Amino acid sequence: MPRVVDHESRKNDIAGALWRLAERDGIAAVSVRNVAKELGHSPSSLRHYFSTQAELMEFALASLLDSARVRLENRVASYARGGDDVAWLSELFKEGLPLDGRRSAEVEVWMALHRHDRDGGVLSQAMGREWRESQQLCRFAVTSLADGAPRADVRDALDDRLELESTLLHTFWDGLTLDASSRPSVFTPSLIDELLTTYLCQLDARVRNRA
Amino acid sequence: MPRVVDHESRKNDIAGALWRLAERDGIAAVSVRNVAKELGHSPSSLRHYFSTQAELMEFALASLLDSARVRLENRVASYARGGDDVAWLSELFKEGLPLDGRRSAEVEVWMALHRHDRDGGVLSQAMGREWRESQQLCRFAVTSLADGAPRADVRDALDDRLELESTLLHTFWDGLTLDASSRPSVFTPSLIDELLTTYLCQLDARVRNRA
DNA sequence: ATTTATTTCGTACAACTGTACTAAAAAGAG
DNA sequence: CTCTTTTTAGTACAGTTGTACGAAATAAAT
Repeated sequence: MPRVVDHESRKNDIAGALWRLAERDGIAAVSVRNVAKELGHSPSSLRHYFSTQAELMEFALASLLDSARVRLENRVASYARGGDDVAWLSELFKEGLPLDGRRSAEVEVWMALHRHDRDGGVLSQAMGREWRESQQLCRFAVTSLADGAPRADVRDALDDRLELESTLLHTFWDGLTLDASSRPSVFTPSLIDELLTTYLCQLDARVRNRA
Repeated sequence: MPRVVDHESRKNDIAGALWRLAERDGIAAVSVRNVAKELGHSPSSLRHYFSTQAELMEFALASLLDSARVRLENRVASYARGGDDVAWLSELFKEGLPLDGRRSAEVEVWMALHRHDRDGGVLSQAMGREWRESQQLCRFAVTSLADGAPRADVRDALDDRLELESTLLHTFWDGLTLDASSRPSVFTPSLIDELLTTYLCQLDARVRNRA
């Protein structure tokens, strides 16, 4: 038998090199050749694990969205009833905002992907799933404020009033992500915190104790 | 003297061909050669009016932002005191949303430009100006609801409370633009109208008669 | 009609891109 | 050590891109 390498971990190495490159030189610099150079290998060796560039991008995108989802889910799992919900939710939503180099790169990719969202391909499906999961997170937040604890059925749409509030929050969150990414000089961490906290307080005032 | 052509109108023709191409084939298809083909001329003739691709893009972007600004300003100029402010403002903000082919192309470009926002170049400055003008529009809306008529000094920041409300509205508007552009199947015109109207009503309830 | 400056075009070059094909290197099994 | 299969590397091709250069076409002025 010949030399055998762990395909899965090798693919992860390649995806890691891709995102390192994207973070340093911008997404426009992501080409098969540049990723190979970043990894220190020849372009042909990449082709042994990803036969086409689209396959590479799909895998790398999936791993990016996965890591972001895991971060968010871990935070959600640590929810404790009875605390300051507005402050806690503020930290939760900040987890998805571009507040350091790594998350800035994530958001840059997220924004770039939005443009390809209409082609119906694998990338489009992944973005659709991302949107639905974010919507569930917003339902989690809205029901937490409304009931004092999150509901378990956030996978399905809520009643009209709370579902609308969830979509409003989601839209606001997307806008905050966009502005924080593209205008960091205006949207400082303290302004981001102020905006997020204010919105959640106003939302809390609208929905609390009316379930 | 040789044949003379109006340079300014020729440049506008070229910019028009560029946006026609971007709307039909996507921004990625915008290259010097493709714009020339769209116009029916040779690539070299473009170079006679724009010596570099960056010059072409800067001019085309400026003309795009100008036309959008004119549309918005015309609407603002037609404001009449005493009507249904929420409904009127809703139509105003919808003017900037991707509700037809042309505005969808505009928003697609607007989103693409956000990624280059950190390079400090001419494009970055144009986007900075765009953000400031949008912020003024949000101050216009907030003061209209608060006072029953827009204030004249929207060029400067308002007091803390209303400035924060303006930035919140701006952020929400940006998010709505993003989502409407990238998820048209979810963000139908009727949902967009519902979200916008709801947000403006909530804003109205917060700021009205408290100036 | 000739001159002349402006506007267009054709060609060409160097740098990229994704991908295909073939040869070399590497390492476990016999 | 030898074989064999996986993994890497090298080379090459066709396509794209921005840009440069020089020659043709054009139309107004004389």
